[in-house]
Amino acid sequence: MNTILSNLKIQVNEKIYVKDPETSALGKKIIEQSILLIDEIGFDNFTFKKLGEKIGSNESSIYRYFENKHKLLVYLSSWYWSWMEYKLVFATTNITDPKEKLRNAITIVTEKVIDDSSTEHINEAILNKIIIAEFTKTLHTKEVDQENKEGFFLIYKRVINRIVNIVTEVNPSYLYAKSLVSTIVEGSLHQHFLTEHFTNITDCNTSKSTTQFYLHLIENVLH
Amino acid sequence: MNTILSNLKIQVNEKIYVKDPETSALGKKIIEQSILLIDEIGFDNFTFKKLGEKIGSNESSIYRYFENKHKLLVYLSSWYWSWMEYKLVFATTNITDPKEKLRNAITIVTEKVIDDSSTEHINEAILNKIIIAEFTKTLHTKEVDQENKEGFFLIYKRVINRIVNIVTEVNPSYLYAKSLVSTIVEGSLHQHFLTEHFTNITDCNTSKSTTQFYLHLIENVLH
DNA sequence: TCATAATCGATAGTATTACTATTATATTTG
DNA sequence: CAAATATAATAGTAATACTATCGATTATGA
Repeated sequence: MNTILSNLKIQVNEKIYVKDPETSALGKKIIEQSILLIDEIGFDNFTFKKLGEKIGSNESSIYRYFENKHKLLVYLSSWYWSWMEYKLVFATTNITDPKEKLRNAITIVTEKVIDDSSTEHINEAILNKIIIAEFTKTLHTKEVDQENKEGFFLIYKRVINRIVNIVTEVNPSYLYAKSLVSTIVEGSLHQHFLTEHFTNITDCNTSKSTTQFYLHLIENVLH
Repeated sequence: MNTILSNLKIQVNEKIYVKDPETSALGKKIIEQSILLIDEIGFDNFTFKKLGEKIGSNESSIYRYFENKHKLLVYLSSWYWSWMEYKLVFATTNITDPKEKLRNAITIVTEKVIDDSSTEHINEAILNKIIIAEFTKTLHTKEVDQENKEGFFLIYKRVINRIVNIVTEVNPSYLYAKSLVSTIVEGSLHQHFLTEHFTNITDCNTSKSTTQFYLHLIENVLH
């Protein structure tokens, strides 16, 4: 997996950035260090000025790559879901049994990311932590409809609909395939969050357990 | 229900506010109009200055009630979940059949709020819209553990655990009662959000349908 | 009823944020 | 080597998120 992914460039909608960060050393540094800084101080406290200080560069230089910090978070999220899509495709191709395919898909998407060295400048485990903590903020804005129209969330929606197709294979008569999958994808992030901060309202205490919960759930819902 | 609720004061943790907004006309105006303004322009664009202008009062006066806009949102959320708890208790007391009790509980908590005139200065339908759009922001901060310790989210957790108890009544051997309920409560807000902005990844198109999805889900998960 | 406490509105001020614009320098590329 | 491009540094603006002070009004209770 690693070797294959290292040859693949994760595709992100061009409208999200001003200049593609993958095309320069500074751009990659922005991505690499923004992930670390957002994890460290949280997205709300994160500013381009602080990031500039961290990477020994200037605030204004970062603005040449991203309009604002919201767009940077959208970029990181897109990258994450694009990466997730690759993992999903790998885990499900050439598997004939729909049930096994679905189990693999659910596992990929609900598991906590431990580590992955597929990309030089991106720490996927920490990016996963950011997605757990901050992803909803990319959606919950007043501009969501406009940004959705511009395709900012295309990959996220594609990931969900890929799994929806597998659900439909397993049980074509099930009426709520989309809601089920969107609930699982979003819900598993939430369960990871609860495991970290609200242990009193979750049964999941390791990453495996979140996956087990959803595997058990989907098994029962689809018979 | 209305008549009974109008005599009950919704209890909110004292640490959330500087001065209890229920104790003065200005305080109630702050609550009433902040709900309308947050719905109108979104929480991110909401400021105390704008609220002051809207209610013909001064920024500094609002700071005498709430330390900052985050605390105000936590207050509105607490109020919402407290109100939800009352509705929950009403819908489940004196019902002997655990399954029926559970169906009622799930319905209460997943239904879109149409309208409720139980409180003079709070429009519950609009507050429900705010919860759908902004509630996750109260949790996803760097201060969440501290605020959780101080009891800011107690009512929310209590609502979930009330439903957990009913789930356990229905099926004592089910291993993931807490995760199931927290997934449903959080997930139904998310489904309402998707219904509004991402119709492509949800099957729910009316409030009733979100409830039906979860009623169907819980039926199957618990046998 | 008078004193005093609490409340509120108005004003001013500070630090930070979220940018934009300009320019000089360094680097790349053709 | 020239031209284009990228970057760093600096300056500046408007808005945000507050804090502090002060006088005017209103409420309370002795």
